[in-house]
Amino acid sequence: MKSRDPIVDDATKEARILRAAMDIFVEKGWSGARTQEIADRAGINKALLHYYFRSKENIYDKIIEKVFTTFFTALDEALKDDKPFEEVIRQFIYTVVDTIDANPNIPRFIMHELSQGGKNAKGILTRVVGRSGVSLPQRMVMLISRELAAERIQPVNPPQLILTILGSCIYYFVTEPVVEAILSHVQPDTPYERRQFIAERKESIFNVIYYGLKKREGCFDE
Amino acid sequence: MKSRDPIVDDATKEARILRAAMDIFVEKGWSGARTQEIADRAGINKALLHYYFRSKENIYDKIIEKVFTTFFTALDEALKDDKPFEEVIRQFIYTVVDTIDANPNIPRFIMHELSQGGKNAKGILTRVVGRSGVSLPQRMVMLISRELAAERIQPVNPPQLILTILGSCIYYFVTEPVVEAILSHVQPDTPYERRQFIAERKESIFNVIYYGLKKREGCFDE
DNA sequence: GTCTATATCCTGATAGAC
DNA sequence: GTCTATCAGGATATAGAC
Repeated sequence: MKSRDPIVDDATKEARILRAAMDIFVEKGWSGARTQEIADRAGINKALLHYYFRSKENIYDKIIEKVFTTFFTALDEALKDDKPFEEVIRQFIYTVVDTIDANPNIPRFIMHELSQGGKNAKGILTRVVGRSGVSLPQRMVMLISRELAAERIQPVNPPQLILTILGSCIYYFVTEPVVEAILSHVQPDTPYERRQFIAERKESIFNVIYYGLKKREGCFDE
Repeated sequence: MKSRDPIVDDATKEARILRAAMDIFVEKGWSGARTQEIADRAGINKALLHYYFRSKENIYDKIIEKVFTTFFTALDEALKDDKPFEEVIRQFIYTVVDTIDANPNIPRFIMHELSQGGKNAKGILTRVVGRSGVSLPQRMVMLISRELAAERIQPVNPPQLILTILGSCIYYFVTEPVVEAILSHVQPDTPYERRQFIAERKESIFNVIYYGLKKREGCFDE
């Protein structure tokens, strides 16, 4: 698969360019992306690309904001109504996994972007995060703190817990190609079924994080 | 910091080039790295670089193998002697975090590399993994399976557990710059102390994964 | 082995016709 | 608004002197 078919079903050419740029940037990063390829995929030529957006960097910034917003608004939904804590955790895990499953290039893009100092990505991200009044991380910390205060969960530093959950959910997708390779090497008998593995992934993360690994002998509270 | 000082303390120029290339590639990825910068950092010129290695790609492949080997041999050490399972898990978590803390660019490089199809990285990696008789993932799966068979831990699919642990350990370092930014935004009162946060990170991951989040009321087995 | 100088190609951006 | 043609800079790689 050299280069995919051009985009034809978008309303304006501007939108076509943005969508094409999304694909290319997210897949290859800033320095790997070629404006020529973006133009090809958008079904126009480079000149028009410079007519709408002045430079490659301008498009890139728009893409960054778009990607970040997509990701955080999806997570935002998961924490809206007032559910019991166990459900919040479960919902959070499921939403993160499902969102990334639907757009598997997003976390790679974000990681790749942030790692290398990430041009102005850091600024854009913090702006997006802090946008809607009380930010997503802030609300998450508050929810955890409330459970801690009520002594309904084990002592834990909220940011640490959030990082543990996010890492558990996201890591798999970032390294999926090699995970699959190693898996089929370790368990050659059981073929790798992606859909099933991801479904199992969500349950597994929740169980490990909520109930832990250690056997609960003599416990009657579950 | 534009470009760091050249390397002068290596034995051969070939080694100098490789070390410089390691830095640059790991920091900027394949398409972001410039042979000029590698040469500068190695304290030689581009022509010599092509004299030792025929092309940019040849150097890159050598770096990939070096990075993967470094990472996996470090993990290998952690699982050598026969410890109780709780100690294996703890040791594994601590080793992963410490190894990455010492070489923070490695996971970014690996992720970035694997994500974009990763040229021939996938092949190199699987070769490195399957090298030493019984591979690291294989041994880890065996250890977990043994505990499951003895019913000493909760039911869990070993690969899923490994992914959860790895993600918990690695994710933070990949997104560290922005984690710090968000943290200081969420908790402006408590300043971010990196060393302390990483130490706490290891303990927190172990506690959550081994004991879980949910309070163990009426349990006397710990 | 090591360098300077140069070839060759590629990329982002622009000029200008329509 | 959209295109073709082209520029100017930068990248990898090579030639050839020492």
